[in-house]
Amino acid sequence: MGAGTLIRPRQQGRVATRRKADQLLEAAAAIIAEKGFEATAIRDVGRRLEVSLGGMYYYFASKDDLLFQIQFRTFGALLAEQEKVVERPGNAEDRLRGLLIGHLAFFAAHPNEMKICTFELESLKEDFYDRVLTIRRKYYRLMEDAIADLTGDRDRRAKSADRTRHVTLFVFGMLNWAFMWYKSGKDGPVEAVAAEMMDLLLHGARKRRDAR
Amino acid sequence: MGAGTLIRPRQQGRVATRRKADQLLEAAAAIIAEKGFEATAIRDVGRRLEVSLGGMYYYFASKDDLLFQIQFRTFGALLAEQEKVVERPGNAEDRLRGLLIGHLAFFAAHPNEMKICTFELESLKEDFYDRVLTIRRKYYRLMEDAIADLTGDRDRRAKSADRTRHVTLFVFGMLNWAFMWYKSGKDGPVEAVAAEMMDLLLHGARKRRDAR
DNA sequence: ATGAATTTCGAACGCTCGTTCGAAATCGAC
DNA sequence: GTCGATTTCGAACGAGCGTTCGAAATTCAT
Repeated sequence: MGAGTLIRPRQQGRVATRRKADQLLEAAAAIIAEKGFEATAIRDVGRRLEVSLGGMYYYFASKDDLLFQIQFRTFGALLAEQEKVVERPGNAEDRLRGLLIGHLAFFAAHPNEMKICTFELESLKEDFYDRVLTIRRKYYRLMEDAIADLTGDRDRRAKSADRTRHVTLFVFGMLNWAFMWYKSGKDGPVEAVAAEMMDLLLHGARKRRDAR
Repeated sequence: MGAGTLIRPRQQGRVATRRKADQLLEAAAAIIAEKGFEATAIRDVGRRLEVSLGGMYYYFASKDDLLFQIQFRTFGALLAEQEKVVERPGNAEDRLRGLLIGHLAFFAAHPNEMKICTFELESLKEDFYDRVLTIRRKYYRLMEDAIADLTGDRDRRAKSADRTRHVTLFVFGMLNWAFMWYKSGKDGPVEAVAAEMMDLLLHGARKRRDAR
């Protein structure tokens, strides 16, 4: 009501239009990742793909909507990929290793979008914030379950639940901090980094006698 | 030159003035931590302590200067405290444990300022950015040395240097991610969290047989 | 080719922001 | 109490922002 026949052209509309919206979303992610959400002007996003300021409002309902689309789609895609990972056959160690690799690989493939998910979560307005948080919580549980299987604290009661929670948050810390330093040239493939992380979780950080 | 007799009243000036500047810095940190640097208006910072907008510019040269002061002083204080920690007698394990506790304790004591150091580092202009980065690098080395002593890779050459670097970055990830979840009521004292972190670094995350 | 739906544009509005500046008020030493 | 230095204020400026809107241009099925 009030907005007339305004529709969200992201879901319906011509294929070419949806494609252009995707391009705009990608360009926006690059600029927001570099300068921050508040410091980013919709004008500048449009300019990068030669879309006028007014034209931007055909693709996005508002600046907040733009930020929401980036975070919702990005985290949704990450969750979907990782849900496939945990369904693969293997033991607890294999599952967790797969999640670590999957997270870092997604990170390396979409650095701008993931940086935004980390930095600009709290820039989302109430409604948008809640919808993104729902996905994030699902993803958290995915990781926590895999870690609980590894540590042997699968039952969610008693003291072990707090321990598992903290270990999970430690793991997320390691993973999400990667955007501060990870460069594929300098640090090798994500599989190698994930292996080091897994090694830490299995045996600690001290140098061990056995070479395997 | 050009600004006449304008001086930075933070270093010199009356004691009461320095105190007020400190209060303003603290109030600014609270607002910036909540809404982000770009979204924070100098007007609002002044309003919280009943200082007019024009008055704010007696205490700070610019909005960028305000952000710099917060980060420079905060990280400088953290570095100073931690340098005292590593000078205490004890073995490698004791030193690293002390650093973990020290970092988390400082974090718990100055959550707003530390959140800003994490989120708004890249909001600093070139000159300010470099000065803050210098401190951060010193602090990084402090942590890396302690970790290298623990893992036994003290020599800075060969393959082990990369491994130590990654472990150090993992530790910083765990530590700096804490602002996303740590609540002293829910998660216990920082010493307990640091102990769990230390346990992970020493033995990994799997449940062990020996209870100590 | 025609007409309806989709897409694009450009100008304008209202608002908020950082910064400047000169005068007024306050303070501290003598 | 006087005087100079320090501190505070209020108004104003100019720039940039998100958003709106109606008209023009384009596209596509028929």
